[in-house]
Amino acid sequence: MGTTTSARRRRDAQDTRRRLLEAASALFAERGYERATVREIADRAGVNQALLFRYFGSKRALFGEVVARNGEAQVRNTPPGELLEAALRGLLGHRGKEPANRALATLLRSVGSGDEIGTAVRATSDDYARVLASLSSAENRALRADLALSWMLGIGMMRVVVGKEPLADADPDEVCALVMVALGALLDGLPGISSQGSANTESSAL
Amino acid sequence: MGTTTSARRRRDAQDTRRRLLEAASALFAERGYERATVREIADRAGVNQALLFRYFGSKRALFGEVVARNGEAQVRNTPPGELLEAALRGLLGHRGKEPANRALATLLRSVGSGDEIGTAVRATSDDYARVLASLSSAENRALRADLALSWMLGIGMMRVVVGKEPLADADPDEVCALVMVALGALLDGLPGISSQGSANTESSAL
DNA sequence: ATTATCTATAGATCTATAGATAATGC
DNA sequence: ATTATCTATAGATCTATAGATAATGC
Repeated sequence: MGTTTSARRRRDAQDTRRRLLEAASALFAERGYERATVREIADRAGVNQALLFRYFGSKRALFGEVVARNGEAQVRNTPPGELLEAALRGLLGHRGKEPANRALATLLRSVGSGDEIGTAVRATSDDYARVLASLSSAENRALRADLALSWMLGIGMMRVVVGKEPLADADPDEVCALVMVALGALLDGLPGISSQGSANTESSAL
Repeated sequence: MGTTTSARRRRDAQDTRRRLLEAASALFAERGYERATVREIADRAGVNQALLFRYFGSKRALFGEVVARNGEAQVRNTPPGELLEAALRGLLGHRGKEPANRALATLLRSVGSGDEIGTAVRATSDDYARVLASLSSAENRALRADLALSWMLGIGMMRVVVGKEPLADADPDEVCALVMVALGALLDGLPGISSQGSANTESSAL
């Protein structure tokens, strides 16, 4: 099954490679490195499992390529000031649907997989943190950026992976507002904080 | 090996059960649910692997007992206002050494392990969030508590699991100060914010 | 003829169980 | 005699490889 009705595609090494990358990207984001098996990936790509090894050598190497691709995507295409909110919204996204932001979702679900892939995972977080650090002029801005990024990941983890209520079903706008206000104490350069300010009124007073 | 030189302990089902629980607690915190094998756990407990199944039925059931035990421990013994900082410091802890806070470390490293143990993992986060929610009087305090807890976990994840620099080697005091100040916008009832205020001076102004 | 694709399988884990062995308590 | 402990192994995965098969390009 899997090849049951499919009109057999024309042989094309390039295309097969790309299909494998795309399928791997989706599955690593959904299940993380360890729980996404090479056989599942190959099945979703519609190709034989042995080809994965022919074209990428190992599961680990495939993961490396996927992460490198995804990491750059969102970081390059988003202005620094909006990156944090974009990442958060990408992670919060359409609850239930697949996450818009594969780079962070993959990171999120693969951290548990040990040093084997630690390097690849660190690469993604470095991509993000480097940009976020530019949002502060404090001397410890690199640390501040790490903390902000940590929060995004923690929220994604609790919401999507753990499914903690009420966070899991909370309105993305509400979450976003609360987080951005709190982050104002950590980073400057976040747009629209004082101009929005809707969540502030009933909370900061006792 | 393992039983090589050990003075053979007196037979004691109760004690064996307790040793297994302790070994499991440590290993689940170190490696997470999936990567801690029953054989490792039994070895560390100094007992045969089959006994784990005799006394707990399954790896999953053992995990459930461990999580239930650990969850209550810190939450019960810490005043609500100090819980957040205690959890954070427990997680930051003595870098390199085993984390002081097994409940959160276990949660952290086991989230990736799928729905199989989602319930047990959710239980821990519920324990913490329930207490944290009492620190706010806002109508959405449950959500605020979830967000604060998310941050703790995200920080633990980036620092301990991912090993992201500079966070990984940052001074716990510095991290704590930054986080607590930012959380002031989210929760009241956090002690010592305005009285400490050492990290605030050079940062909040541009 | 070349090379993309598939078949078959080795080899390494890991959880779990059935049944044998041996230390305890009466 | 009871029951805590251990031996041996079934059975299910999963990654990776060697070598057979078959579609393409000249």
